[in-house]
Amino acid sequence: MARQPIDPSPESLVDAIVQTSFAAMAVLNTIGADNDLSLTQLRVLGILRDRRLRMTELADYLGLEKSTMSGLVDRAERRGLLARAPSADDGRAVDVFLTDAGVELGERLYAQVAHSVSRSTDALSDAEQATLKDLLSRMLASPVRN
Amino acid sequence: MARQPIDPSPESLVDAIVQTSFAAMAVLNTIGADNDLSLTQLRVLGILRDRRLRMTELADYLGLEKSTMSGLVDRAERRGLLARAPSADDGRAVDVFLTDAGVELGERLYAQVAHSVSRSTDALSDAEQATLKDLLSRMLASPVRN
DNA sequence: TATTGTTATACTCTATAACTATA
DNA sequence: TATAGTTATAGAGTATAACAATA
Repeated sequence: MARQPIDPSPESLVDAIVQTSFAAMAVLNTIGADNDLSLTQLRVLGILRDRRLRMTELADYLGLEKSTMSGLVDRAERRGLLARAPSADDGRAVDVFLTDAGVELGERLYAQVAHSVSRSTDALSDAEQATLKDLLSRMLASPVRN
Repeated sequence: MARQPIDPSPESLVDAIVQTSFAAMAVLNTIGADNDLSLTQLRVLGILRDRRLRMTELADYLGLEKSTMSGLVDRAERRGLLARAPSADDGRAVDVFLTDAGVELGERLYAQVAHSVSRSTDALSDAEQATLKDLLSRMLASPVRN
């Protein structure tokens, strides 16, 4: 596994990416935990931000089993963050979408994440930030596979 | 929460970082799962790669409670990946370190991660990869806080 | 028959609280 | 008293297998 130093000075690009990712996950995790949300629940808010999906589609986004989704959606629904509705075109399918409370919470937490991450990106000039965004975007365009 | 598109074209630098991080976590998760290791267990292999730490220190690295560490170390120890030993200078403390099997597995999985992530970074030229590493390193140097 | 979703079950991960042993 | 670690307990997250309903 990639080096996990206290004083982060990555030895390779791969290490830099992995360390950055763990740092980002730590931020998301903390902000989520402050609101009793797991990383996965937080991500559901991000995914459903501008979409209405079936259970199976949502599971595919997250890379989880459909049975796992049932539990996840149960708990989020119980908290009033999202809702289920029968699909219009398939009697077997169930749509999931955010409630107003879910949208509102997602936006609030996204602002916190942006603020937190900005503290790091502020170490870079505007031009460098633009470069970083471009490089990451191009990486994402050729998806990380296994 | 940050946008979580199927077709990833991040709208902002923050979204690019978050999406990259989820993609990296997906890779780590898959490679871990193929070897019955959680993300956290995988990370332990990375952290102990070149260190011997006390339980509390390891917990601090991971941002977990010490009671959580006991369970994680129990399971990894049972699998022969790491070992415990009483600390030399403090009768209360317990050191944790990788066994040969743990080192070997960590190296093998790291190679897989590097190979997988390379598929994405290969979309960038050598100069761009160097730039990306530099920018991420400088971000990491000013740690992401909450 | 195949697919969508839920339920039952089991295990890991995680935190909180209570405890033991050492400092 | 304070700190290091473990244990007990409870809840969330996850997968596998079996099931009901619909296609």
